[in-house]
Amino acid sequence: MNTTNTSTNKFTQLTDSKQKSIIDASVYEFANNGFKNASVNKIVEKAGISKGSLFNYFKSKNLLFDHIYQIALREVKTYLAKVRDESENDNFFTRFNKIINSGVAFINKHPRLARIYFRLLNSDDSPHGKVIIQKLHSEAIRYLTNIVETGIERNELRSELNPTTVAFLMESTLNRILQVHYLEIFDAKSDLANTDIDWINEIVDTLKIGLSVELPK
Amino acid sequence: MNTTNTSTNKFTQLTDSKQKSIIDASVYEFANNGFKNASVNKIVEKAGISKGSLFNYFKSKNLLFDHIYQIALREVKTYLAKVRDESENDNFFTRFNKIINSGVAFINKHPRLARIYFRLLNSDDSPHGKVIIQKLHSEAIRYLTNIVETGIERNELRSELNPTTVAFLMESTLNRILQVHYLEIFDAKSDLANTDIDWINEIVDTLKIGLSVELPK
DNA sequence: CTTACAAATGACCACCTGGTCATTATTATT
DNA sequence: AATAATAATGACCAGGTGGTCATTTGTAAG
Repeated sequence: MNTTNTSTNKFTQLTDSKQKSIIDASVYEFANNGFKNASVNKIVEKAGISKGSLFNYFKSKNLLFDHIYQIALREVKTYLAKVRDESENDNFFTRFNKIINSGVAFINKHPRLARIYFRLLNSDDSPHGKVIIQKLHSEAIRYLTNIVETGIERNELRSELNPTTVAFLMESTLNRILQVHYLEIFDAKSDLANTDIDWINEIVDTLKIGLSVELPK
Repeated sequence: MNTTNTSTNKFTQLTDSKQKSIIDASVYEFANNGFKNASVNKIVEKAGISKGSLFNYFKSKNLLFDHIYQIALREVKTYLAKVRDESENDNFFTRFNKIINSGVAFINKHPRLARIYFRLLNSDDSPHGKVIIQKLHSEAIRYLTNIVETGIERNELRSELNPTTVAFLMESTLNRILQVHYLEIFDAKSDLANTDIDWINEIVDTLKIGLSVELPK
């Protein structure tokens, strides 16, 4: 049985506490340094194991990183699915609001995973970085498009809107808000925007009513 | 005289062609690898000079990088100022459209500088990366806020809008469109959005009219 | 207590890094 | 042509990298 050995099966047979210490050390190092600049030596030191052991559990630094971001992905998806389901009966704009705030909450709870994600976004120094990001982007658009379509069906959004375009706008905004929040956490706070609830409300409201003046008849 | 020697004054006294070969090699290496993973050895090899010379022109890798991104910043600002001034008599939405297309054109003309910028955005492996990005962000918001205020004065935008909020929305959207375009150039094309003119028009239009249905009286 | 097996170890490897500086080559001045 | 001043060079350095593997340690069975 179990002939389809993953490259990490030796790792998964370790005690939970040992797994946790390795994962924690890896997340810490990858978050602070990105993929290439992360040091395997420092990871094993922090995790309290020998280098030989780590390379016994994961054949390479690449595969270790794969394991880490798979964990991060699973966590993100859980969050998104939860807010989608819990807000199913809210109207479109409330839903969007909750999604944004859920993202903010995720960053608060898992700042290091967020850091790995934001590094992944543009640094391009990780093994499958581009592929991961593209998949994430597609999924986000699909997720939001679905919510837009529901909004149109419920007559909360203009029926002539292109759901994909709206999803793109939502994703752009969401991304930027989360990025600002991420920077607020990891640096001295940004000089401009803060991610309090009023600010988020205002952004969503502006998207809702649009920019143009009402054309006089 | 000239007691305020910058750290690069030795460099600026070189012949133009030598400066160019060094800059080209540096831009190439930094664009492909980010700051930390860029190799000084490869830069001098590509530029056709010795390592000792490079460290004679720039005291450190840090200062070399500073010089490179200063060039990039200057280039970007020129582009932005140009489109602002040339579109001064257009209405707000045409202007925004032109700004986006100008950004797309910039990436087409200077793909490697764009690459350095996008790496800077999240990778955090460069000497003053965070500071640079914050300054860029503030300038962008100021630039766009100014355009929004003009739009309100000309009665093209709702007067009750918060210019900063609108600028934030614009910047989010602009950033994402440019990022998608950047990915299209450097990878196989993205599976979703393309940055053709119709697509950009649609996004701006959606921002213009807003998402909400007209409320029945 | 002994044997057999598996798990953990860390010294070691080849390679690369940013940076230095004594030496050499080039140019300018007399 | 001789000298002085400046510019260019690349061997060299200490330190770090991901990855390996002979050896030691721990565990369980006979």
